[in-house]
Amino acid sequence: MGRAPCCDKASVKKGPWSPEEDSTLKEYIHKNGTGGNWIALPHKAGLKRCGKSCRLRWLNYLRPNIKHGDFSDDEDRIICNLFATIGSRWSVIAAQLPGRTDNDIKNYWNTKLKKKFMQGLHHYTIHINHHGAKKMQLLFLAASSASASSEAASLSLQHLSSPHDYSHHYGSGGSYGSANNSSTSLLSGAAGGLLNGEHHQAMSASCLDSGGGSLGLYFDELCAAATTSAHGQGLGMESFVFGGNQLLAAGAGNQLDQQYGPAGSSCYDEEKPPLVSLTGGGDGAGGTSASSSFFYGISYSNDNES
DNA sequence: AATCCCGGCAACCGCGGATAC
DNA sequence: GGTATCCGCGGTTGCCGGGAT
Repeated sequence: MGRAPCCDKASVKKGPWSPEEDSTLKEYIHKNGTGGNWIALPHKAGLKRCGKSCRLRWLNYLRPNIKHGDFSDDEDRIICNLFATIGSRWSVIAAQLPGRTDNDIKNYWNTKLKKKFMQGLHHYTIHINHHGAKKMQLLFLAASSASASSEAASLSLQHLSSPHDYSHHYGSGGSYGSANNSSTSLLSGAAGGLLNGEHHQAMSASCLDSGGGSLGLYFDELCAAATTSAHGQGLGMESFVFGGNQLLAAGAGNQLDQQYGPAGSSCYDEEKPPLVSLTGGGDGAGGTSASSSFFYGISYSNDNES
């Protein structure tokens, strides 16, 4: 049979924690640790709380080195980067921000950062016919923090040498429709849909700092996503250039059958020429003090569905 | 001054994977 | 191997305080 019941839900206290409860929990964990069993902890500590509640309180508020208060610009950028790359994986994002909790980041995103992020959001589409069989729609979303939105809006797309029969159609603005209330699904879908091999696939790239910031940090994630996409759709490599920073957006043929390349290999090593590039326009980017962030997604659909 | 509205945040809920029995 | 529970996560709710009316 299974384990003993978690807790008697009728007798546990709910709602905000009192200072007394906080100190009791803190003191107990300080002396005894969590013991690896949150369910038993409140009883041992003399708290009329559910174990889950104790765990939450400890992790989000009481444990040492928790950072509360305003998020820095760097933290903002990291959150945007990761959100664009992996979606609402708050625990993963929190792991990159020492002292911040997933709950904190989630709340911060939902109440403040999302608005900031969406404020400079722009929409670009590209339809790419690949060997006449597939139509690829590229949703390019340029989001910027602070004042960089106008510069992002002026992004242009350039078609570089293409060995394939690709045709491109692109525009801006328009049918973003539900973005205001569905940014989460849109953005996380961009990362997750592709990885799941869904028919409508999407690809996301982490934000790129126009000032030449740390571009490589999350590219492994991106390459994994892109590689899966390429495997499913038989695409070649694509390359995108943002304000002088080149981003390899899809895996090469020899990487199509692996989600992550073997140790030592990376998609940066790809030698094939880029098929498509997106080039930052406007004032030339790099000189701005505001950090521009970009997000794009790619979705695919069969011609007979459109 | 009273009421309403809204934003921020702490806490709860429910789900899925992991694990113990 | 099957079942019950634990654990951690993400989504959602509800309370509270401050600003607007």
